[in-house]
Amino acid sequence: MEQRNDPDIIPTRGHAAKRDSIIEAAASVFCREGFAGANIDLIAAEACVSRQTVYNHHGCKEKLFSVVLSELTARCNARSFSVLGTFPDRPKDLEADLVEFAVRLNKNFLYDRDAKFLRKLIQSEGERYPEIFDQWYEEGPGKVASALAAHFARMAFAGHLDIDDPDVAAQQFLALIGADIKLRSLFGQPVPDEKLRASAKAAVHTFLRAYGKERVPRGG
Amino acid sequence: MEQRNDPDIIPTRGHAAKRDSIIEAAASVFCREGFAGANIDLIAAEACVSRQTVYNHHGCKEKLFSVVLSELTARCNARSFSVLGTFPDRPKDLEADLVEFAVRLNKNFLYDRDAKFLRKLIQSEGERYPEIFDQWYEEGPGKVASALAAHFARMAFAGHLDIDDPDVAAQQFLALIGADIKLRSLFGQPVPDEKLRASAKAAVHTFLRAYGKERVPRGG
Amino acid sequence: MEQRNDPDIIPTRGHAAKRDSIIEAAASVFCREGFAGANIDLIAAEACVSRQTVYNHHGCKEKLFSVVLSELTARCNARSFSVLGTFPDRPKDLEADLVEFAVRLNKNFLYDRDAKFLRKLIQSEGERYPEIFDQWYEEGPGKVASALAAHFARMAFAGHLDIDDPDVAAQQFLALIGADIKLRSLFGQPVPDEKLRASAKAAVHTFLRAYGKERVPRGG
Amino acid sequence: MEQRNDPDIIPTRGHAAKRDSIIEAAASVFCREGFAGANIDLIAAEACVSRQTVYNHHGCKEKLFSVVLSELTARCNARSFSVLGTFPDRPKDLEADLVEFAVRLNKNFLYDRDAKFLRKLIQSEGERYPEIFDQWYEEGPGKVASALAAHFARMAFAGHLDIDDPDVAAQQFLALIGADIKLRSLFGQPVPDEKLRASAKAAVHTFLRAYGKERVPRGG
DNA sequence: CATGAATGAGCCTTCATTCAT
DNA sequence: TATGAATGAAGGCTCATTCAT
Repeated sequence: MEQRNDPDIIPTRGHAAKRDSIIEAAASVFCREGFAGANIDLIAAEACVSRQTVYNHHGCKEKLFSVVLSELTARCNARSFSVLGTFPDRPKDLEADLVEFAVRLNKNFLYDRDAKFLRKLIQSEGERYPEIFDQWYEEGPGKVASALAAHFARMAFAGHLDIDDPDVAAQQFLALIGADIKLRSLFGQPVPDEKLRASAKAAVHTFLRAYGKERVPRGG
Repeated sequence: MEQRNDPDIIPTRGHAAKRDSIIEAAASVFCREGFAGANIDLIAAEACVSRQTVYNHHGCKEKLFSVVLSELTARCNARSFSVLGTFPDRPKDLEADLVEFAVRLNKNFLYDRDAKFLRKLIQSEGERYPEIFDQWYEEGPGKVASALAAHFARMAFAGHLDIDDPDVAAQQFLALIGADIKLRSLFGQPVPDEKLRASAKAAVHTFLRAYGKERVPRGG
Repeated sequence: MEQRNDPDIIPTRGHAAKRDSIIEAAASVFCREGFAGANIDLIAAEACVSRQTVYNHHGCKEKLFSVVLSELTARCNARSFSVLGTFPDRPKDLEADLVEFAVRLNKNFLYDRDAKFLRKLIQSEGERYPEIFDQWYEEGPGKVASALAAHFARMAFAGHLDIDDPDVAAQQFLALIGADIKLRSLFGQPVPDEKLRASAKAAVHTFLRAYGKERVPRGG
Repeated sequence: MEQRNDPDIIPTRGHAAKRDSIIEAAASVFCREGFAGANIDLIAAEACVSRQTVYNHHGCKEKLFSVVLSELTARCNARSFSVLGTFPDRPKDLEADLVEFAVRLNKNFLYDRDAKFLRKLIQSEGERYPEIFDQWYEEGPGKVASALAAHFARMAFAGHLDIDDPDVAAQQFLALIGADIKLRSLFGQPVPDEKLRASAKAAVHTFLRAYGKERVPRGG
């Protein structure tokens, strides 16, 4: 009805757009309502397409759900690794640079809507889809941790840090920068920027008191 | 346990027992399936009572759900605080005592079925019941953190630790001992005892490197 | 439990009392909610007895319903006929006496709670219980009409009225005194006393204009 | 009325047709079973549509019920007033013309299935929906009575009748022509044509004996 | 692809009725 | 008799899914 002359291209473009808007809408609805509570009609309405179109694209509710998971996972991992790429391997001011890095990680964690959706979905439906959880963990948090460990190992080797077990250090770094903010973010309370930065500062400070070459003085 | 001679009490006991078994079953089912996915008939069956009895006791699904939340919250808080009471205020061997304390906290976190249910419920339905989330946070994790901060403050005052901000220290302590294990426990993978202890050791070690009066030597 | 010494009498008295209060309550509930909408538990509660007692007394909902109908029918008919007995067979002032009689009939019609219940029940469930309707009509309105016709016939014979067909006259008399008030009473709006008397006056006046020996002057 | 050539309208027609058949079926079922006893599935079946379609059109049982009431009210009032329009304002033979008019009114009253449904619904559920009753009364019986009073007033003014209070006369006219037949029609017994005409004759005769300019001789 | 409808299943809730205590 | 529970059957409503237009 809308396209009259190039059925090969225009519909494809509309097709992809609809596909995306369906996934977007589905992510939002699944996230808000859970798998059982989600309603295909609502997803269709939120995606501004007809119910039929949802079915044409994704076949059934379960398939739609896994597509949503895959899509979100892919996007989130991409973003996480792009943040990881900014690790200060050759720091000018170690503490300051680590704080900035921590802030970037936290922002990515807190502000990425997809990531939030994904965590909620994994948490609420994880037991129903164990494979998905495994995949998510291994390709997401798992890889992030070990990539971070690699960075720390290199810094230890370069003499910037005093680290025994880089894997443990990486885990603890991630834990410290998330202390106090992850929990409340899980629920949806917005974490203000200053709090986020303060948290990062405190975390890096403690981290460096524990792993720095020499003791950072109190009060950072 | 099974009195047979006081008919005036038996019905009450049966009543209370049913009430409890319903709540238990409901917790389990809500937790597995989420609110929308939970099925009253299934809850009844799992509680070994009739559907009617569920309704007689709790009126409707929503009420049942909130009773479950309250009940679990109460139980979990009680347990958390009983663990908190074992904080080593006058440590013989500071590191060893803190490790034991951390192990107790982690065990309570990981092994308490109620706590697990509660976390899942809060996560999956938190947005639908904001008040419940607030109550849970304030009376649970919130209080735990500040009670722990009080203990740390006292230790700092007594000269055992070098702490600036006890609240931050408490948050970080909790974050460190949970690093690496909370995530996978959320999904349900059992965390073996040794891993749990190792995790606690690493956490306390790092904590003391950062907050101890003098630097703990590497390799603890 | 309550009676200890005369199980033969006290319980019987209680028995009959309960029976009555059940019927009363059932009438009220059936009337308010209709047969399908009525709830045995509600009836029991309104009768201040246990559900079991209702069943002990009446067996099942349908039986209870017919008992209620019979009981109400009996009571109402008794009252109707006692009013009919006051027909002014030997009137001093024909018009005034007929007005008083009409007022008595209307009061009985409007103020008798049982009669009201009964009409509503018959109307709402009449099709489900045709026999009951027939019985009610024949023993109630039917008999009233023909008894009234007999009175009118006697008056015509005695020269007080000019009547062709006493049955028709009786029907019309009843119709006239009910004009304007029956409809609104069906719904429950209270009809004030003055209106009721005014209605009776107008009805009798018209009736006598039509059936009196000589024409009553306008404006009565 | 029945277009066959505009496919853009056909769905609408199907839609409206379904809507109507649902209302028809619902009227019938509500009337037979009362609100509580009515079963949406039965309504759907009787309307030859699916249960879903009922819900799509009307949302819920209560809404459906009130749509039915409105619809029936509208139709019945229309018919009543079209009958009222046939009042013999300039009668050739007053008695005969009034009898014909009374017959038309009675037929409308007795034979209009919608009117019957409506009366039963109002009676059985009136207390649950007082507004609906009021609306029905004011727009239906109330208006009919006062419109009829207007006609009588005009006839009195024109010297055809000897009437004091046209409102009372109208009420009484309606009561007289309904004497004897309304009650049994409420239950569903068919009133044969001859009885209906006889009733009208007797009513008009009595009415004219009471309100005619000069006394009609006995025996009509 | 959108729309409206149909189908069938499922769930929440209520209820009549029966049992055991 | 009162109480609490159990059973089984509905009935209202929603939903995933499929068809026809």
